[in-house]
Amino acid sequence: MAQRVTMSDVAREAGVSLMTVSRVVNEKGEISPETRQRVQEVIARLGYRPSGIARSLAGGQTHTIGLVVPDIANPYFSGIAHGVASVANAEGFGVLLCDCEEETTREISMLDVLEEKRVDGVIVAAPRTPTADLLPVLERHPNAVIVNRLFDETEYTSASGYVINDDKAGGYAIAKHLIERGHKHIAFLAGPPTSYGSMRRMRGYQLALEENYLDFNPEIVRYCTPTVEGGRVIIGQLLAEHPEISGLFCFNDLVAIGVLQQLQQLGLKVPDDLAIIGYDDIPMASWVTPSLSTCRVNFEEMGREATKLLINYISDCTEDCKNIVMQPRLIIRESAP
Amino acid sequence: MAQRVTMSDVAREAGVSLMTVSRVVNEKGEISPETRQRVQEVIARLGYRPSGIARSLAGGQTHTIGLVVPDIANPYFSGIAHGVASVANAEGFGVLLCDCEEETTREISMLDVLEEKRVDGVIVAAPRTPTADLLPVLERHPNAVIVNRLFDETEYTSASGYVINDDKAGGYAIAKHLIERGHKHIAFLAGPPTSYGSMRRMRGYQLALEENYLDFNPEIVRYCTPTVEGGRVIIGQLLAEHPEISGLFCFNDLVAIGVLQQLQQLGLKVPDDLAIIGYDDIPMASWVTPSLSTCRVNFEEMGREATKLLINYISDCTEDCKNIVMQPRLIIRESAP
DNA sequence: CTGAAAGCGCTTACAG
DNA sequence: CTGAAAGCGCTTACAG
Repeated sequence: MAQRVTMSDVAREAGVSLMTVSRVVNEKGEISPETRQRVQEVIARLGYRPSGIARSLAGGQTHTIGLVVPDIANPYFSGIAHGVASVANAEGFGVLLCDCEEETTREISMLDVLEEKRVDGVIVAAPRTPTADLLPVLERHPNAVIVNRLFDETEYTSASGYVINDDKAGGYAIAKHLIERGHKHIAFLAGPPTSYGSMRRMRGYQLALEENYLDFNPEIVRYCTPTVEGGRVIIGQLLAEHPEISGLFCFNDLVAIGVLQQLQQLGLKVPDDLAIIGYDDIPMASWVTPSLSTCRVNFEEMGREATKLLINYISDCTEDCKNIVMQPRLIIRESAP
Repeated sequence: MAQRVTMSDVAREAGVSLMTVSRVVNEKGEISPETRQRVQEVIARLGYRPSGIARSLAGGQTHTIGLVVPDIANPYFSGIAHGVASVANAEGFGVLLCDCEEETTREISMLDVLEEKRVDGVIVAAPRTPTADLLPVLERHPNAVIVNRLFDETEYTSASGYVINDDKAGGYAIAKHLIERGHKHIAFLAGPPTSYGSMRRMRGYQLALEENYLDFNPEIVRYCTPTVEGGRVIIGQLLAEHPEISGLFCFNDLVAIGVLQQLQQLGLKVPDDLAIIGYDDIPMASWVTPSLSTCRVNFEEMGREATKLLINYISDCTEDCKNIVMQPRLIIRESAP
């Protein structure tokens, strides 16, 4: 690669000052049409591309945002990343991807890296770092949006907001649907005990039970690994111990699919012997047999909303910076009609 | 956020020159232990973080690479991204994510954006832009690695390499396995006609047929949408027209899963009526019933290898810059034992 | 072991 | 409508 063409080269070649070239490049300020055209020709002839680095240093903005995810190979987070990239790109921002590879401690170090890169703001997806450790680091960033984790309102700094899925509403809708179909004993495979989402889904589940005068039985709420395997290994014993269970709410679709597989082995019928509802609505949910009822979470849209909000913060909230609570949607299929 | 602390602030506060602070920060050059300690204390006290932007401008390196993918929400590319981020992070590089959202024309514009950001190199995954348009833009970058697309060797510029999956070997292994199991009429659902991977898989398939004195019958090779739906809609008619088919090679696992579903509807048994092999080994391949034989492609490793190669180029190939051809592995499960 | 100078390639703020 | 000056926050190359 030959030596890069700089703005000075263009200025010299066009017989104008740096300022004039700058005005042409940035399309701002008044310029005589002839001058503009002459400069543009030189830019094209020399193949000049402005240096974003120099621009950032002089201008104080990098037009780049940071995205921190637990694992980009996880479809939830790649969905979010897709939404983030889409909006960021449309608004002229780059996205620095930080993949923590499921190591919580990296959330902090990634935010440090992003600080050195001087990003204009960060989006942090489902962070697991304790609040007391996370907030100080977050505050070093000029702007921040958190996805799918709720702190106390009071803990938020001025330049940070959140986008969150209303998991409580999701849990509520699922339990209510099963209750309306006549189920009295509805079990909950709750996923990992540390999951904030799980805790909120549980609250919705409990609320629906309460409202319908059904007892909450902690015996039929079980934590499990949030995978196909996790659902497969846990369901047999649960049903053996509690044969009265006729409805099942699973932490996510993978768990539900594991349950479906295991029930097939056990010779049990879905939904007749057990009605099952998952969570997320991953593509596979509609491919399995019977197809899976579930609660749709639109990850891509969460990413889009988070990015809109962040860019709004970066632009000093010209459009009013409102946190977003996204409503999940119950999708009824064969496993719990 | 308060005003940022700069190197000058540290220098003044510690009573030393900029150079001395720079030496401490970069841990290079000789420094007296006392000076170093004093500077480090001031850095900690003031909470100084060097500006990557200023560093990049002065140093001529951004320590950032660009990653261009057709769609980050696609598991293949999020797998690659995972591998890329892992190695890049370990080597002290940031990753600028460029998601083309399945629009081929954006490949070029993303590379332009990355050029303005002055990344040290780019990784382009499975680009679909015609060679004649892509190479000139690629050459504007100091370093580049292409994943899963092969140009003529002669077309490569000095500072660019590739990582590719040996799809011909994959197609060959699949067809050979079916032939060894006694199948004489092996159909190929080839995916999109524009796919380079498909073309290479077809060559392997043809080679295996040839070597075993079986005729290649273009009638039983069909292009299809590379999705579950694509497999579902195409298989019925193919079997109706060619009842002699007993073995099937699918472009990817999704297509194979669509075929499995449709055959269940049609009351046909797998593998007895039709032996099926997919491609990629996505997680679902082992979850479906019957479980799917397939050809495993390690996307994450492709990402890792591509990044190692790119960083090697960036370091002027101190370790010998070799292109990588990755061997897929045949995974035998129930659908084609 | 330490520092003064120049420069990376732009933009901002001001002047004309 | 155009430009000269200063500065963004560092590093490189040189000097001592």
